[in-house]
This record gives sequence, C-alpha cells and structure tokens, in this order.
Amino acid sequence: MAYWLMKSEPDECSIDDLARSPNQTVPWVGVRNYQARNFMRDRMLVGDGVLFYHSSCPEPGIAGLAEVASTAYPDATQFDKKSKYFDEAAKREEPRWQHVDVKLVRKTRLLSLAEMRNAPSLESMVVLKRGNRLSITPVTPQEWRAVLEILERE
DNA sequence: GCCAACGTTGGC
DNA sequence: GCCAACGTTGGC
Repeated sequence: MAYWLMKSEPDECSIDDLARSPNQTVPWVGVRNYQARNFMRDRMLVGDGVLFYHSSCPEPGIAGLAEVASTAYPDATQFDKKSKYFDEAAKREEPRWQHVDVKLVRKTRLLSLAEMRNAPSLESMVVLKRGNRLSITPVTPQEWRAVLEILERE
C-alpha cells in the first residue's frame, strides 16, 4: 500500500467534478511527464491512497482523499487528434502514455498550500520541495497520517 | 503577468 | 554526450 499526491487543476477536474463523475471515478488522462507516468505505470496499485490536490488556482491545496482504482492502461487521448493531449509521436502498437483511474474517497476541507508549508509534520513532502513541478509525487505513510491528523483537528 | 525551476529538443 | 534554446509548471 502506497500513498500519492496528485495535482489537478480545478478548471479541468475539481474535487466536485470527481464527486459527480460516474462511480465517482475519473481516468487520470493527460499526464505528459515521464516521471509521473512511471509512478502510475510501475508503482501504483489498486487501493493506494491519493491526496487530491488543486493546483494553478486561487486557493491551491489538498481538497480531498481518493484512491487508485485501476492499474495503468494506455491513455486514449494521445491518439486523438482533437485532444489537447494528442501526441503525434505516440504509436498505437507502442503507447507512450498510460494512466490509472482515480476514485473519490471523500471531499475534505481545503488544506491550503500555506497551511501545508506551516505544518512541521509535512516538511518532508516532495510536493513542497523547492522547484518541484511534478504533478504526481509519492507520499510517505507518516506524511499521510500527518495530513489526516491535521484534517481531523477541525 | 512575472519568473524560478526544471524538462525536452535538437544541433553539433 | 553536451548544452543552448525553448516550453511548461505553478505559486505569487
């Protein structure tokens, strides 16, 4: 059992969008970074914990808890010329991009980026490291518990 | 809109 | 393999 933080722009898919999706599940399409892809392809298992994070928005932060709901499979948008995620270098017989499905566990209060930065127990989180831009980052069990503990305080 | 940080591309 | 140029991310 592993834990992850996954960034989503609320304009694209917010925690409420996730809650309204069929089975409260969305395919995590559009990742076009090899390191993030490799996490999904090589390390994610069904049931892994996910911190659902809102990025590139007025109030960035953790907006809910989710879980990995599938192992990785090819991202259809890489072959779709009309998609903004189209990748003309991707071949059907050798898909370059893969993704997992993510299912809502529960919406939480927003644990803002500022509050995350202020929490000593979250200091080691990869997502808070200077210059980090990865949209998917590993979370340690200790960090996961610390996030839950902070959320339970209110 | 700015800009730091980092990833990717492509010439050599 | 090096590295400059360029593109993207994402907080502010």
